[in-house]
Amino acid sequence: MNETRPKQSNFIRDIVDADLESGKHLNIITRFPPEPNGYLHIGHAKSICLNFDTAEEKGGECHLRFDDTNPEKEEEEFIEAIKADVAWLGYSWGEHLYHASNYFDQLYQFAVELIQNGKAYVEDLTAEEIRTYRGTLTTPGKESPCRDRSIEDNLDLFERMRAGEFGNGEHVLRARIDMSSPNLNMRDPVLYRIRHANHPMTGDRWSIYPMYDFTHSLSDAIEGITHSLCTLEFEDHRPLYDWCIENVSAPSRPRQIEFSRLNLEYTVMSKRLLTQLVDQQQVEGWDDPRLPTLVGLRRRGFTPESIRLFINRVGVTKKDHTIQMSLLENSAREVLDQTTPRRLAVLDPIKVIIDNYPDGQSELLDAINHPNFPERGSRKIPFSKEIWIERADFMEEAPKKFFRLSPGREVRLRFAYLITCKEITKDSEGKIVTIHCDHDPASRGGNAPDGRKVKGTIHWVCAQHAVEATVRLYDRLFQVAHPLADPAEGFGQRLNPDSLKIIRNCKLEPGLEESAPESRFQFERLGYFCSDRHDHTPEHPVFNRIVPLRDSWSKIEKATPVKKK
RNA sequence: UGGGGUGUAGCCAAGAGGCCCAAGGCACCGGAUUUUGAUUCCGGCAUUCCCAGGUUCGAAUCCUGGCACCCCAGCCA
Repeated sequence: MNETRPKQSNFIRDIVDADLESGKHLNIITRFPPEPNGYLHIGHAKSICLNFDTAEEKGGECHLRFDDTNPEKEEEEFIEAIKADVAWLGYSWGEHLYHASNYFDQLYQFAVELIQNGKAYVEDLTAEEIRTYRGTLTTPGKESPCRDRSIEDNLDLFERMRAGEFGNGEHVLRARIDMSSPNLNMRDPVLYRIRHANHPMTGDRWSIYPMYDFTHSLSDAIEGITHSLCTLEFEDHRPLYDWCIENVSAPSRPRQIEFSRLNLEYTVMSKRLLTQLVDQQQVEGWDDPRLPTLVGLRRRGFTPESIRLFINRVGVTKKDHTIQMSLLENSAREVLDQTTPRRLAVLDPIKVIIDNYPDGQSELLDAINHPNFPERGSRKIPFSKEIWIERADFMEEAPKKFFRLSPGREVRLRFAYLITCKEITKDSEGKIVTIHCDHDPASRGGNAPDGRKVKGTIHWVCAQHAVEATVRLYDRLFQVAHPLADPAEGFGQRLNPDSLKIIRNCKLEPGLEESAPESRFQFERLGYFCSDRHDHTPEHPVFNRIVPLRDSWSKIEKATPVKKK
């Protein structure tokens, strides 16, 4: 696709380039460090693309490292799901798959080193007391009575913490930095806590687990990460990140650089909120196509290319931002337009009978697979006396600009004939049941020999050969662009009740039912659709709408003064 | 009343003293082509860069002072 186009530059690439040029680094190493406590979403995709692309462009490497230091929240299921998502997005970590838990022994030694140098101590205070001692944003903290414990005692206590002699919460290892620092992270932060829990990777080998700041900085150093890219909320942690590395015999000195996280309108990106939506069954699981999770977007039908294109268009800066859905949708359309074969499908069918077409006759018509790429061939589609067309393509009293079917008007059936509406039949309630038309037998293929111009072209499916299908139409998850704008109201109230519409008796062009799950098509004049990767079968075809086509008619329609019903 | 950040069009985003009466994308508005009211194609869309002063021949870019918004008081990451 446009992947050959150079990636948009950003301030991080500039830093990396400068470090290469100055000789500070000969090789660039980055990392994507997810915690396996949930599924990845499109915000993570930003980090994944940034880390992998930056490294790759510079001929370096990018590690996939699970930040698995909190066994109570982390699960094997998430580890596997994350690996699958990163791979699906198109990135490979090669040999470089790591877990922070791989370094637990080494990390323990670093902690001992800190204690030996009088830079860490074992705390007796309770969590509650530690919080009180920490002070507030505007007032300094107070030093713990344990702060000046002897090195020997600290070493002994820490060893016993490791040995499992104490219960959860009885002790903690703290860095000895500065209780009056204006940066709360530097007020003797906790480095290790006691947690008698089973870890997905290390089982019950450990009863103490290192905290994020200590683990992350030193894991980066151990792996020789040159540029440790993270989101803005860690900016305050950078002094601690540096402190850990500087006060221990760390093998390298990575540099942390922060960028702003991705926000998207009409959805939420926090793992906590997504988990809540899933747990409360507001959606049908982590891969619900309405969710911004990678598995959700995948199931909806988005391609990895379109997500990468989108991420590239978003850019990387330190400014808080919320991207409009249209940017994502357009990125999808751009890829899908080029790659997707065209097919005919009628979602809201109404019957058309071609009165002057011979009873019992049917024929096969040529339909091109992609009008802009004739080399992709064509297929044969059946046509006979009765066909389905879209209900919205007929209007009993139509405005002048309505180029579709209406009494007395002529329209083109795509790839087939010109037809003229002769009469309509209605049921007792006045609802249109059948439309009767005549066709021009000389217009086979769609053009009349006399060269008369017919402005409108509509899609259709032969009634006799139509394949019945379920189609799911998705819309934005929330009714408001910024669901979290006013936390006073619960965000659950703002869910869009019409985010999912299931249509059951759609008529598809034959053949579509045979497509493999996760096959994408453009249903002409409607949008891009993808066969559901779980539910689609030849017996019961199920298609998800990825994104509708751009629709300038709806704009005209809205702008035109309203007719009677 | 603490610390750390950020402010360029509706949404993103280039820009690092003169080439800026400010790239590019999305959105939007025209118009051309079209057997998808799609695609494609052309054209339009900030005399102005949060505000106010200042420095300079010259400032979005430098200085000073404001203002607005975001993050931080987990033994989460």
